[in-house]
Amino acid sequence: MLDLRLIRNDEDAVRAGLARRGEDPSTLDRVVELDAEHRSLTARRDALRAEIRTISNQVGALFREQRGDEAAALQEESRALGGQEQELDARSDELAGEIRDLLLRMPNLPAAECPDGGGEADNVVLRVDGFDPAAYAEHQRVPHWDVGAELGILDVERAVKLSGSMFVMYRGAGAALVRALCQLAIDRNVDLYEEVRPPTLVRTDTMVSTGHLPKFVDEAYQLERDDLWAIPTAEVPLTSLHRDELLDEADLPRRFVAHTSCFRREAGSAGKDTRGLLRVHEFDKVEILALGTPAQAADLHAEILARAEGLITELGLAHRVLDLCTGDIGNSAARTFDIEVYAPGVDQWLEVSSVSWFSDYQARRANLRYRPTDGKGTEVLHTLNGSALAVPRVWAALVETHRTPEGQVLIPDLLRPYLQLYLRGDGPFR
RNA sequence: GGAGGGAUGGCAGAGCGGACGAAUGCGACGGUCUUGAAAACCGUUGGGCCGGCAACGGUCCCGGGGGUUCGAAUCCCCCUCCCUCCGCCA
Repeated sequence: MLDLRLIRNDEDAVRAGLARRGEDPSTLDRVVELDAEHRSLTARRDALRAEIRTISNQVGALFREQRGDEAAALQEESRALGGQEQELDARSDELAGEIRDLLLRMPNLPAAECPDGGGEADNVVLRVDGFDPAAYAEHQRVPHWDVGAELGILDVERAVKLSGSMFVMYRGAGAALVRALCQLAIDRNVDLYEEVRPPTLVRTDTMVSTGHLPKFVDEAYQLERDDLWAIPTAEVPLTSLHRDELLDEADLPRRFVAHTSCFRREAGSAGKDTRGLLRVHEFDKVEILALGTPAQAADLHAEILARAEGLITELGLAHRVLDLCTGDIGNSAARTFDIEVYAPGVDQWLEVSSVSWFSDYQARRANLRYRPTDGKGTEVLHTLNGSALAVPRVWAALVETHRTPEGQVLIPDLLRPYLQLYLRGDGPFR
């Protein structure tokens, strides 16, 4: 949520930021208009309240002095003011609600460094690592759904029987590989990041805090009966972990790592990338997230990116890092780096992590504040996060990249300790 | 799910129609004392919104929402959450 005071004090900057995203400025116009009306209304209401308070105190004093019979005129006066006050108050509440509804649907402003652009095509490729199209052999050009079926480690057909299309089921060594990837990703981050196992069903407020609601209702699974939502990412519960709290600057930054199931309706993407593991409704992901001061944000952003990218590198996966342009960054983000792995079997770049800096956008929605060590008052935090490892696409790229001429999957060194039970004999893994 | 009891500042805990943003204690911070520390003593110690360069002023906040009243932390209604007992359950 944008800061209403920023809109008031520097409307031009907000307007420019929204324009860089290609946003229709009419919402901003409306907010500015409603805000002016709201403020003049509350000022009048507060003045009335002050009068009522003064009168009531006078009435109280009369009663205390046993002169209650002299209070009738004052009581009548106050009653009349009360009527006006209620009217103004009701209208003021109404306006405040309208303003909030609009603000909740407005996107974050892009960071100054965020490259301009209208869409995916304008994203800037910062670097490509380990990618040489000519270096891939024929045995690596097999899509993971075929590798998976052949080795009995991925059973898409039966998953569809159980849950419908875009659900998958890992079996045997394939299921173990999911578990191994998640544990690896957690183990690699617990040095700095506190391990958390949060709920995956959350209240509406929790979804609103990260920006997943109200704008993206259609993307989320809702349990209407219980008024709960299935989280699309651990970002949702982790961002709200300190919601409505006032932290001490000395305790910042706070860092968390969480492995959860993630649920996505993928409403807008019917028919797109539906094969195999490219796009699924339910998947495992290890997320890392940080809360910090504005001054800490840049370092934290770099740190999260380095950790996510480092893991991909060590898994031996070709990948590239994109600096998303203003036309492609997510609604809540100010700046985002995407990590895409190259999957040779399907010959596609697959997004495996969006490492985002949300400035104070989510923190304002979640009411995440801190008390500066030297300064006075309170400040709004910054939030940042990224996937340390998103299972399905990494699983796919790994199985395709490390497929041997014999059709087995060669497990990279750092995963081997987690897969000891599956590395004996001539099973699917080697 | 049933029956009771609760929700007040960082924490504990009073207040139960008027002078209450709220006693008191603890904690924290600053000071006096001390070579230093502890103890003791003195003082400070919430947040939101609006106006103001600021000092400051106005208003709101005692779980949330509504109501009664000239006036609500205090009375009434609804909701949420927590605790105890019973039932059920992994």
